[in-house]
Amino acid sequence: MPEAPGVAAALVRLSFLVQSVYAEVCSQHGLTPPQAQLLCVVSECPRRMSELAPMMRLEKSSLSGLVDRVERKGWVRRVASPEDGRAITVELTAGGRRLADAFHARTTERLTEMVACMPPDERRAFASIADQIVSEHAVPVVFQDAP
Amino acid sequence: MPEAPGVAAALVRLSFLVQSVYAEVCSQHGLTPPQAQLLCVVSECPRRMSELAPMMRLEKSSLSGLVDRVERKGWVRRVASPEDGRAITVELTAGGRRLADAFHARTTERLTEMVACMPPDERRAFASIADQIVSEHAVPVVFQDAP
DNA sequence: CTAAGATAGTTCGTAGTACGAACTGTACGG
DNA sequence: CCGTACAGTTCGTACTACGAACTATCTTAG
Repeated sequence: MPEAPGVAAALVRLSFLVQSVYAEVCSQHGLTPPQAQLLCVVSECPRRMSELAPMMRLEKSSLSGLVDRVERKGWVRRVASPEDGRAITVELTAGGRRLADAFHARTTERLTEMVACMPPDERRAFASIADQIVSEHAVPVVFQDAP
Repeated sequence: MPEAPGVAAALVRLSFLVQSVYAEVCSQHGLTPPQAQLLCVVSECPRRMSELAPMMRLEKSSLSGLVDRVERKGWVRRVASPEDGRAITVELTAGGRRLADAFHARTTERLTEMVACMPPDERRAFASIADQIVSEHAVPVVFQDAP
């Protein structure tokens, strides 16, 4: 029996805290969390529906609707793939780019503030452990580091 | 400028990872995440609607519907408050208790596995920092430590 | 070259989530 | 005892998510 009581609860509570900050920044930008996630993913580079679905852990039918709504708001565009007549790539519009950047910056700012009370070395240690956990579990890159 | 690039992204990605495990355990128990959260909260003790709403960061109308659906499945019960004729407390049924315990145990197990690769002292350090962040930000207790 | 099967996306029906506004009923203070 | 504050519910709307059924394109075997 590994005596790690509390690790699980700490992870759950921390993740609820982070999600609540994320959701708050979303709503301040007129986004819902799945919409923001989509913008962040295609912000890195345009993607096909068939790539996006597993990255966002959605079925293709769910993704279709999400892209519909985000496209209707004018933040992304569906572009036919030249290589494959069946495929479509989703890319940011200029407005989508601005919104994605603003959202990303503000979220980063809010979360950085949140851990500002920690001593810098502890903060770095914490970030590196978190990164390690994440990278050992094949999490799709859903929120990039600032370049 | 505090040079903590990466902390924010690490937090976001970690929280998406934890949420995906949480959601997976939910669906294995026939629950949705908000339903599981409700069970975990009232698992500690029965609560009024007016207490639950802020704990779960929901408007009262949203909570009403959530409790409806969970009650329809037979996992919680609405009980009139003897002290206040307007108020209602939400409590687990026997089946709800079993489900909440099973869900909690399995989630704890899955998340503990997830960090099992870390050396024990690092794991403890990580948990204590996470706890510290959480407790500095007034997060409602949405997932208890094992008793 | 073409028929069969695989792949990419969409549409549709259903259920759950979340909100605000409007509503009912109880409690309480003046 | 009346007015107001409070506790919950209901209703209409929008978003999220799924699976099944569908269209259209690509690929491959014969």
